[in-house]
Parts: sequence; C-alpha cells; structure tokens
Amino acid sequence: MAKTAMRPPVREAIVDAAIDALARNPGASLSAIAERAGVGRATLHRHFSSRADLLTAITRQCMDEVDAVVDEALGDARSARDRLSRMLEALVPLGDRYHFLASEHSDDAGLEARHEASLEWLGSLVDELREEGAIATDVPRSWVVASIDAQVWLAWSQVAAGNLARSDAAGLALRTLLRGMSR
Amino acid sequence: MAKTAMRPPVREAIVDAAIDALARNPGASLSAIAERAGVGRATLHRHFSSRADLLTAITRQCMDEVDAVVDEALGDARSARDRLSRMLEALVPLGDRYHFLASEHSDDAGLEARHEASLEWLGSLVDELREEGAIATDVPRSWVVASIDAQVWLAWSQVAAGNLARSDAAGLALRTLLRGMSR
DNA sequence: ATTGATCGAGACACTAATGTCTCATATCAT
DNA sequence: ATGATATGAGACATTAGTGTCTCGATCAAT
Repeated sequence: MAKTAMRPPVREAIVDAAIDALARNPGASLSAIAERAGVGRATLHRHFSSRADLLTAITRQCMDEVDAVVDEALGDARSARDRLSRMLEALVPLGDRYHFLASEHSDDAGLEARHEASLEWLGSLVDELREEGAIATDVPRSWVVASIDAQVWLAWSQVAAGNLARSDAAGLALRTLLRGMSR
Repeated sequence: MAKTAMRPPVREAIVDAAIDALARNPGASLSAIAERAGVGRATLHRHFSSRADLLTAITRQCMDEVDAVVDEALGDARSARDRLSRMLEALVPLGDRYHFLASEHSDDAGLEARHEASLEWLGSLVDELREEGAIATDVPRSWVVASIDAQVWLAWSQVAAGNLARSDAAGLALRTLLRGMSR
C-alpha cells in the first residue's frame, strides 16, 4: 500500500502503456499492454471493450495531447519559422504519440477527418514557410510535410535510444529541416 | 496456362511478395503473402519451413541486393559526397527492401553482425563526408546515419504514394541530406 | 463494521495464424 | 507416352490472441 498514496488513474496508465508498447511494436498484445500498465487483462477489458476501442481511445488521446501542446506552444509565435520551431520543441518529447498518429490509420471516421485536418494544417504552415522564404519553392509540399513527420519521430527515437540529449533533439531536427529545405 | 510461358521462380516470387507485404504491414500473415505471390500457402511452406525461416531468407536476400547495388554504384566514385549521391540513387528504388533491413532485427547472429557492419560502413562514410567538409562537425554521427536511413525510406514511400516522380526522389533525398547536415 | 465499487486471477469459448500432412493435378524432361 | 517433380487445395492439430465471465480480495466512504 506504499504506492497507493496517489490514486492511480488506471485508465490513463493503460493508455500510456499502450502508446509506449505500440510505438515500439505495433502488434503488441493486450496482455503485454496490460502487464506493462501493471494491470490485469480483465481490467483492461473493463475500460476498453475491444482492441479497436482501445486504439481509438489512444488515437483520440494522442490527438488531444498533440493539439493541446501545439496550440500552447504556438501562442505568441510571429513568423511561420517561429511556429515550426516551437512546434518541434513541443512535439519531439511527444514523439511516440505523434508517431502513433502518423502510422496508425483509425477506422473511426471522425478521427480520420481530424488527422486529415492536422495534415492540412501542417501543409498550410509549409506554404507560409515558403512565403517567408524559409524553404525552397521547388520542394514538393508533401515532401516537406513528410519530412517534418519523419524528423519528429527521428529526433524522439534518437533520444529514446540514448544517442542524443533530450535538450538537443528538437534543435537538431529544426536545423536539419530548415537547412534541408532551404532554397 | 497463358502465363506459364516463362517459368516463374516461385521462391523469388514469394520473397518479393513478402518484402512488399511486410514493408506495408509488418504483421502480414503468411496467407496474405502467399496470395500476393500468387501461390498456395502449402507451397510457401515447402520453400520456407517457418515464418522465421522466411524472415531470415528475406533479410539475407535484401542484404545481398543492397550490397550488390551499392557496390556496383560505388565503383568509380571519387569523393565521399559522390559515394553518398550514388548510394542514394541506387538505394531509393530499393527503399522497401532497405527499410525492411532497418526495421527488422533478425535473430540470426550472422545477419545481425552483417547489419552492424553495414551501419559501421555507413558511419565511416559519414566520417569521410565530414573530412571533406560536406557536412557539419557538430552533428552527431548517429544522427546522420539515422537520417540517411530515414531519407531513403522517405523518398521511396513518397514515390510509392504517388507524391513524387521516381526520377526526382533520390536527388531530393540527397539535397535534403546534404543541406540538412551542412556546416 | 458495512456497503459498494474496483481490481487481479483465472476459467472458458472463439478466432486467426501457423505448421504438417495428404491427394489430385499440372508441368517438364526424356 | 512416361515418370519425376512441383504445385494447389484443403483437412488437421496446435498455438496465441481476444473477449466474456465468475469469484474472492482490496479499498474507500460511511
């Protein structure tokens, strides 16, 4: 009972464990997820009726976290370049969650639409970067969008692998992106 | 019987189908792979006794192809920058195979060692790029190596998604890499 | 202390994937 | 034509994952 000092919200523990496990192995079993969450498999099923249910819950959770963190980071950004920078700083620590969204296509129509909207938002950010002259005009929009995706995951995974200091990751990703796409 | 004009090497068809299927979905079933190869599931098992057997065969095949293609491309390259360029040109069309190697860690000790050797070779290429002044000295070696990995897959997947012309892919990846890592 | 809610453990049935086997058929060399 | 070889179809057992259920224990609030 030493660890019941703070009531652990079981549901969140499961979601966290699932994100963690699925980021590393998309085929992770529910048993493995429950175990990682320190919870019985039955308890997992009490909170999420099926695997699909868990998946959509996770997807929604990740979207909420990403949106909240990005919105907060974008508060007082003036330039598009600034927005990219702040976005990366905010997003790289959420790399596993972000990657989950990028790799998992939900069957829920609402979440799918939300994901499309996020990609479109990213696309418009790319357009603004171009207008500012921060990136070249002859690089396809989809290439830049995909590169941002890739850099967020790359930076996070390098940190997770111990190859990169957490504090350097976002800066390195930003630098790689801006220079890589420079005119 | 109209299509039996050329004897199809069944084994290669299975390997190709498996690489194709597993690049898109690492959890693809053997049934799905056999079907994609246009082959009965029993035939697959005649050539590969188990899933693990198929996996190692595929890994070996991918390594052979990648090595052969890279060796051939590197023939008359003078600078490290030249080698990177030629390597990308050669590797991007093999993006699915290359990505398979990067994402799948074989249980076979020999293949694992071979993979490590490839990564080490890539690392030494990065060192030479630095000596030539092609890339910055303050970017971690592991970051560059991981970025090359990521760019090859990114370029291939963008081509596969129809967002990018096959002929532009390697050039775009090279440009993104060299500028992204520039001093 | 009692009540009510939540949990862990485990039994159970169901499904999909895997690996083995058999048999009829098709292909190819001779 | 004939025989050796490889294939496709499918039956079969085994296994792992999934989803449902029950039971006893735990914990919090009263």
